[in-house]
Amino acid sequence: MSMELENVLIAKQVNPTAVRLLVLEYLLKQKAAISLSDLETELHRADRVTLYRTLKTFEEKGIIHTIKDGTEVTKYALCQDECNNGLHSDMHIHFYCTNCKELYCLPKVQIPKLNLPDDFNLQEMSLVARGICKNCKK
Amino acid sequence: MSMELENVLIAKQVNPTAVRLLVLEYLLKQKAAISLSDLETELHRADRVTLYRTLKTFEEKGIIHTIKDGTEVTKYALCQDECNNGLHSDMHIHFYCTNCKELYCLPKVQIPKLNLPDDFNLQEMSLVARGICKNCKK
DNA sequence: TTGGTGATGCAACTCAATTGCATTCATTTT
DNA sequence: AAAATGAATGCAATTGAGTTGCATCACCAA
Repeated sequence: MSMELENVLIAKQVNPTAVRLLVLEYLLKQKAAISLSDLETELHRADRVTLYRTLKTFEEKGIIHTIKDGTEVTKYALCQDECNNGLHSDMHIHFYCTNCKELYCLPKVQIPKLNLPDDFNLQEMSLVARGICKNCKK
Repeated sequence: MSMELENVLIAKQVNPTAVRLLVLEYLLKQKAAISLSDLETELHRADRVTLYRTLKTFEEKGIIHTIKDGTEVTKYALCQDECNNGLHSDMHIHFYCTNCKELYCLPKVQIPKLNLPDDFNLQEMSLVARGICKNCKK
């Protein structure tokens, strides 16, 4: 429960409670995006609804972003630094591995510019690629 | 209930029942993708489950494709000609209008090639753009 | 007519997401 | 220190989409 973690929350104007610190700590450890159920399994001492609301709060404050990857469940992952108060700039792509069922953020792969018809006003994009991830490919 | 419609189903090896013809007819009229609820509202004389299974069948036979647009509900739209028996080639993008909440297929806008790390094996992609559609922009 | 297969309808269930409300906790005010 | 306030948490219950099981119905073939 380092001072570091607390400061991350405080910087985003989120009250650093015990549960929230645990959730943040867990998020930092992940290589892939997580679901509410993942969180519930890990932090079984906290109520599902509390964890749900924690994720909601984190998202509103720009700490995490949500990803609908085409499966039934919503995934969550830490934002890059540029995100603030729900103004997410997660124009990067997400990669869903059909083998291990994990969803990875690939922040280095920008979504290419689209040739949209002039009469469409683009605000944001979400690109989910599906295939086999590097770990499963080995 | 034209012969045309029947032939579309027969060509895709789908038994042209009354409900299926109505569903196909409805799909052909749409400019945007539809949800099961939309269908239910339109064809209230058919059971929800029947409509659900009709959409499933259509998808398996390559008549329509499903789109997860980031909202809670699955959307359905007619395939281009190239789709067959669930082998969909819908690499085009979808545009979700945040104003009218409609989801449009933009078959002419191909998804650009991505610069994925070598160790990821790409199988398919889904790109949903969000913004204001041409009708709402006026 | 009978038998069989596929299509349809009804009921019920699953599961993630969400809301309401009561309780607890922390911090401030008196 | 006690009371008050607001936020955070926990528990119960609800919603809504998607899905499955099973019985019935429609249609075609023998």
